[in-house]
Amino acid sequence: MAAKFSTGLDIHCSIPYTSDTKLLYGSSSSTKSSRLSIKRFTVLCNSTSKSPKPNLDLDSSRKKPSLSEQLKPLSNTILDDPPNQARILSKPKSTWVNPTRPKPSVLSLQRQKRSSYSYNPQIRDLKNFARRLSESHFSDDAFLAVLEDIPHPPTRDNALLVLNSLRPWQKTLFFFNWIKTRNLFPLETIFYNVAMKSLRFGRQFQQIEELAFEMIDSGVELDNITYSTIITCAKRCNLFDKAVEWFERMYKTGLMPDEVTYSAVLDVYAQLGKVEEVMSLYERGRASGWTPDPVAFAVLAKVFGAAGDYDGIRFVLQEMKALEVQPNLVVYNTLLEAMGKAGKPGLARSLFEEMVDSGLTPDAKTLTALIKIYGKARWARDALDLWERMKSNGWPMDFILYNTLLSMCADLGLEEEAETLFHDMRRSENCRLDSWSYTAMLNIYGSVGNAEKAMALFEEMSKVGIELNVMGCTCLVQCFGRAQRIDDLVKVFEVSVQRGVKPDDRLCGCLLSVVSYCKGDDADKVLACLQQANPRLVTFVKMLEDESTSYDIVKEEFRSILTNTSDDARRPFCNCLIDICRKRNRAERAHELLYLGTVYGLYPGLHTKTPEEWRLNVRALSVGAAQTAFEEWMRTLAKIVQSEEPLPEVLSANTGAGTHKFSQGLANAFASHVEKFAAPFKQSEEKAGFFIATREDVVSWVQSKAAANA
DNA sequence: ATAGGGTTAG
Repeated sequence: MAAKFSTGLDIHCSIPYTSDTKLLYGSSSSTKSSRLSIKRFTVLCNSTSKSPKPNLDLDSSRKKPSLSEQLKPLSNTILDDPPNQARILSKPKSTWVNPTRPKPSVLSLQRQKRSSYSYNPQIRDLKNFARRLSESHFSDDAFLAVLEDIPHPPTRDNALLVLNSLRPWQKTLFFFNWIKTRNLFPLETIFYNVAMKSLRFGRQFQQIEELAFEMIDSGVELDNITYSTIITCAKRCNLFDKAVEWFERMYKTGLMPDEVTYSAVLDVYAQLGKVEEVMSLYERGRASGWTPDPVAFAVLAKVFGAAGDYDGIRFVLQEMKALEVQPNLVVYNTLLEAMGKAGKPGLARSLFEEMVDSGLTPDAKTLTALIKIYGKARWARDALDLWERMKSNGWPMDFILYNTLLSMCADLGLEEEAETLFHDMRRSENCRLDSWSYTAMLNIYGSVGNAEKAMALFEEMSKVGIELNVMGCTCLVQCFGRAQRIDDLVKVFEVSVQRGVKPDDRLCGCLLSVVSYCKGDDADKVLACLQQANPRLVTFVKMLEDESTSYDIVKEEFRSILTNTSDDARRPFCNCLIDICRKRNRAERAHELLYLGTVYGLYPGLHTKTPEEWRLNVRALSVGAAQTAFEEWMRTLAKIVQSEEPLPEVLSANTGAGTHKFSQGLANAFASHVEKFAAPFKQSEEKAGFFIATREDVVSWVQSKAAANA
């Protein structure tokens, strides 16, 4: 459990859930009628074979293009089969006409050779000269005058050396044009490449492209280094179309990419999240006889990590093993990150051990990835063990790792450890407390409910001039809400908004959760905050309270609100709204909302069935939502008993054991709710967080209740 | 940055 948002919202809001659009499907037929009936709201015992059809499309804009759409630009050009080799290669080679050759080549197996530098005895003078120029602030004229004082004649080699050492890009370009004007020697490819490198550093894609066209116009050859520089510059400027365009241009002029250019392009598609295209290029490369190097595998790992695709990650590992490519540190780091995104902490741990066993020393990025994974997984022992190992082995740390350790402490509720670390960081000379550090501490005080310390930290932040961000604000709202310090809550909210914090859906969810357990004036004060952040939500709360609001209106307005809410705040919203309904004596409305939430896919797997056991999974629900779901389930089970339909041997409810300090409330609240109904569910002794009843117990309970009502 | 590709934080 945990963590996408262990920060602000109540614990019932802090359980991560899939943001997949396919979860937002519901049964279209069941929502058409406006007539209310229990049966219509019951989605708990539906046959699993009837897969619901989508009737909501909250996220149509996020749909990915189809595979064929994605592959179109490539299939039109580089990914063609042999016939097009004729067009691609300017000088046809015998190999491509040879019908026995099975596959076209998409890349050159030979890397472009680099010309070797000859030692330049004037290197020191020229470098000093370049440094002086780089650090100066001359006008163009003054710059020109200084150039005339170059300590050694601007021969080819001397000019190249200076060009290579100049920055920023404006000066590089100025010097480049100066050599060009003097016309002392022909400007070879390497001069353009060096100039482009500087331009890329300044993210000047336009300028780079102009240089490239100049090369074409003046007949200077563009080589693999030129193309890879252009492509990576386009990538850094987020001009992905341009990156692909230049890659295709390269083939059209008859130049084969080598593996450096090729993996640069792989990364272009990786950054676009186009897994199929990356794989297509990869397969084509393999078919051409390419043995990808660790850089290519890092790109592959990244793309699968971004997609959270565990099968893809396994594929990368298998390929490297089969091709006997030893992963390097970057590949391991990328794979570890990917394992985290795919939700595989155990595999990340064993991969890390494998990495250490292979003799590699983890760096700060490795450790950051792993600490983050353990924190999100609530693996306290592994996190603390790793922390110890870091210290005893003297493994490298940096400020991101320090802050990640703080966040991990927040995820695990390790207040003391965090305070010690925070204190160490405060005194340390090679790391400074920044807004991440403060926010992590606010997160901890928010989740353990330490309002005094949270307030002190908030005041310290104002004093040392560290701005409170939206997450810090959310943590404080949560903290002061729980402590019933509503005036402090309002103050923090107002100050934050004044200082430019833009409330997001999580902050709104947090305010909404405070509303759910506040009364009278306090609730109104919090609603007034929410009014500034999300007025529609406030209107909706008022609608829910108003008995005369029809179901159809609730349904439409709720759908519309959810559509405009970010994925990870939708369920928290629904949970809080259900709680509000229950608190305000609108129990049937709570059932309606739970039903709608289920239909809209906010509670996947709420009810699961095997032949032996039916289970109600309420771990992702707030107390009120869990109570509502339980009541709904009991109604359904009663109907099943009365109509003498079959039931499984075991019926169970899972509230979760509560590994986090604040998550124990659900099991307790559920237990007392079960008691209130005198329902035959017993808290399991061997399985923490489970409530279990046998079929016989349930049947006789339903029958005795029916008899009592008769 | 010494002519080109890949990895860290709510």
